[in-house]
Amino acid sequence: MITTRFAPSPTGYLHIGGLRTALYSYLWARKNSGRFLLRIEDTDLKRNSKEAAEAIEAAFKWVGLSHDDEVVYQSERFDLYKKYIQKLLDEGKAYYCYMSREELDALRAEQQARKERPRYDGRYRDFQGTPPEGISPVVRIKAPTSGLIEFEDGIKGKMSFKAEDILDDFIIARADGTPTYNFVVAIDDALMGITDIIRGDDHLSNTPKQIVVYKALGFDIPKFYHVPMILNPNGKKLSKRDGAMDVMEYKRMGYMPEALLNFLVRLGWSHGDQEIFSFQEMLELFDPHDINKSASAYNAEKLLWLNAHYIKNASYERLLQELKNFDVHIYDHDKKEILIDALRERAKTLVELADMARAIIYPPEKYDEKAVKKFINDEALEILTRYAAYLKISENPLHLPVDFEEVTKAFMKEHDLKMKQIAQPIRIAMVGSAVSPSVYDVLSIVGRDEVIARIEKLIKTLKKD
RNA sequence: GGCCCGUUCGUCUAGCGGUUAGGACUCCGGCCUCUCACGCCGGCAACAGGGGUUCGAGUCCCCUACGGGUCACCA
Repeated sequence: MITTRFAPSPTGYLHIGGLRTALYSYLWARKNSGRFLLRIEDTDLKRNSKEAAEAIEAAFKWVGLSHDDEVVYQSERFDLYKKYIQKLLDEGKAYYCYMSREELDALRAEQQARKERPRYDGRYRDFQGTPPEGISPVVRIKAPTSGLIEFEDGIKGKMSFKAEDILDDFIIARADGTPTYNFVVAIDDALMGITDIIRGDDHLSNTPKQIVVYKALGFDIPKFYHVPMILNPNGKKLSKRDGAMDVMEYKRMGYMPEALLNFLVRLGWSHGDQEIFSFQEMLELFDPHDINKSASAYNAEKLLWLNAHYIKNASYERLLQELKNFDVHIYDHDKKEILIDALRERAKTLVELADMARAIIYPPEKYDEKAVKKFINDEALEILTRYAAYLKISENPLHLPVDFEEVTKAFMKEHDLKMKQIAQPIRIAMVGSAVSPSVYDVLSIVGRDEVIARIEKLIKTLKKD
């Protein structure tokens, strides 16, 4: 069985880079009927880990991801880690190092002056004497000093590191007894039964260290997949300004979760020429082996395009529901389907959708000056006056767009008018600007009485000045 | 600086020794049209550079350049 995990440190929210690796891990586990676990890496700063986990779960919930089992907090597992530290100590695979921080810093400075790689020199590796007074020791693991550390990365291919180039006897327990990252990650991944580790490639150079831990403890080494980073549009590291903000911010900006997921799954991964992936298709087609080796840049336009696509294809019920989050409540509107169909082709975000809906269901508060200047003159006002009167006495029920089309055409014929002459004035009367969906749709949604009221309001307003 | 990873249109990518190097986003035309969109049709635009290997390289190998990651008692 395949088990994957998402293991963020508690920063307070989930950003899109994290969401992408979480998505990949999730898909790979679920595709294989495996398990997907969540672990909070809070060995150091353990202040907000509960809130952080809740924030992550809230984001997961919004996009539709779910993890198995209880959330694992590393801060609650210190006793467990201590046991393993002791075990290594007992077996002579780890040892106390009494070097002070000052000594270490001095050593590092010297090495750097000589342009060498800063590394621990192993001075306490085989220490037998009496330890110096007044120093609480750290625990270091005995890492191989020669030979190769190799593993097959599911994305990057065969990885090979020379032990002497990258390893030293790194610290597994601090002076205060708390364990360090590379140590606990390996232990937890092993104990939680993680078979496939999918994570950012900034962890690539941690992997040899973790392998040292696996080997020292006799654990099976899992498969690794190091996914390339997401870059900003300039090819630099993604910052908050570029989109590395809280995933929930996308919700506030009017993005559909399926658009965000589709965007992220395609960033660094592809399946032939396919652009649109339903959740089901992702599950069927995703394979981490197909992830690109190179980093990819965040492309806001494509996300927007995808979002527009998903809005266009969403059900009425769904859009009605989403609109509620933006304070547009039209469940009881008798023309809600016409309204939604009129707007869905035009909105790139739910925020836009909501704004456009409001522009139609509420009377205009002001009229766009340019539009008025361009399309409304005395003649247009005269036409509108007659049009309103015509609607008033019409025997047509004036319910659907076609009803309005019929009367309007009859009216145009009677007065020998062209569509262009009447459409823009009507539009301005209805929504206050020269841009809106089809006038017939708008008229139908607004409804006969309100249509007449809005025309009269426009005339009254413009006659004044 | 050491080590590691990477490099196909502006961007996301297809390609897995023989292609007019394909698709998508963006942009630019055109059509549709009551405006704006949507949609449809068309267009611009790429194999980082240099050496090999091969009858033949975007595809395989090497070097260079340029990006990125990482070198903590952070994670």
